[in-house]
Amino acid sequence: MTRDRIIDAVLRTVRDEGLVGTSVRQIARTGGFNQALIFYHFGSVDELLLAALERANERRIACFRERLEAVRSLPDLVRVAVDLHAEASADECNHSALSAIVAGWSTNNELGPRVLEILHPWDDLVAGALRRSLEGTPFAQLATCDHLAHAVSALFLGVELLSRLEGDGGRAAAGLFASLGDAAEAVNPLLHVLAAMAQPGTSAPGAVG
Amino acid sequence: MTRDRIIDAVLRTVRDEGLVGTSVRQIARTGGFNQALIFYHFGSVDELLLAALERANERRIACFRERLEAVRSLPDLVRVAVDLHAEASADECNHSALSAIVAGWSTNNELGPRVLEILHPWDDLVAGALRRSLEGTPFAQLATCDHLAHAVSALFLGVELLSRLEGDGGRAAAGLFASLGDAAEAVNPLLHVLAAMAQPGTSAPGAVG
DNA sequence: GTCTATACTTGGATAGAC
DNA sequence: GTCTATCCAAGTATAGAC
Repeated sequence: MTRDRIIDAVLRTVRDEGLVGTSVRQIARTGGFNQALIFYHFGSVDELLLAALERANERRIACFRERLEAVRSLPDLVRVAVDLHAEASADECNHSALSAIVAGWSTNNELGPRVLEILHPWDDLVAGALRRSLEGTPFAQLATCDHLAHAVSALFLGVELLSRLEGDGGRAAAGLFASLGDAAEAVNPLLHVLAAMAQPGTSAPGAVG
Repeated sequence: MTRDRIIDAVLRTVRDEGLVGTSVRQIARTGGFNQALIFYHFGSVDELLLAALERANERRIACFRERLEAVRSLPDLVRVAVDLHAEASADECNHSALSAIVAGWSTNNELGPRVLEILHPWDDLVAGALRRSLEGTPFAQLATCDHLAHAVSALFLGVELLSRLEGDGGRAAAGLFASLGDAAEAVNPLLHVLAAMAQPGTSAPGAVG
């Protein structure tokens, strides 16, 4: 099926040229096929980009679902973030292109809602991971967790974009994640103090994930 | 001077149309002047966008320097973030356009380093605010603070971009900041526990910013 | 400094042969 | 499904009159 070839070409093009610089002609050049195929299979560039976004999102979910579902603490979550960033820097495309598309389309036109809808399953995974990390603390309420998960997603997006500017393949972000990991390690035991304060008598020693 | 009119037109165009959608023709249409002026005054689109980015950054520094320099704790910092986001949603352009330019150019071409250089003074302000917020804790080392400041900048960028997708003028981010504020309020006193552990005898009651 | 006119390139999209 | 050829709009950029 050619749809796959085209989508791969889009993702590689976006990663290498940025969203500005991703045109039908350029995509076709990258993939070594004819422009007209894009319109035959997808109808328009916007639809193609949405399809590519969806594909990239599915791939990162396939790749990280298990790891995210295993998260039980903030340090766990940071470790997943490190992996994610490593893949974004090293892999064939996906996450890097995904960030660029989301960012480049961040104009509140008709496409915005569709983009958010596509990203939604991923956000749910992150929210779940966060909820388990904050179990028992005052932040474990659904609304709060969703807000904080949104913040985590935003952080991932921003880190990815800024690290692309640095052009060193994401090495500059390594220090960031290290510090973030330290912070998570330090805050984590304190969260359980909060949990104990919130639900006195519930927290027993040894229950610390 | 016309340079100002042009730069204003760029910022408005980027805010309204996104970076994809910002062309010489569109900018001229927005500002009600002739295309040729852009090349007379700036030479090329890239140079114009860089100039606009620099201008937007100067403006947000002028607007937020005092507030950032007054930050002494994490809750303080979140309050500034709320203000910043409010201005981004409501104002004539600046911060919104700034985010879009940074994000849209996040392809590691020749422009990346220049963009980072332009943003640098702002990052310094954020790093200073964070350093004062973490004074005495194990995170107060220079390197760690810079990393975390980078994370804070990334978070701001991501929030701004995602809230643009929502197209509700940034109201959806309000909940996010509320939760972030709660988290900061809760973590803040605990930080001083850490500070006390790190430097026993140094922390006296009442020294909690 | 500003406008008109224009050159040239690239982008999106379609028709029609194969 | 894929390719060729083509249309038209939009993009960047320049020359030259005013």
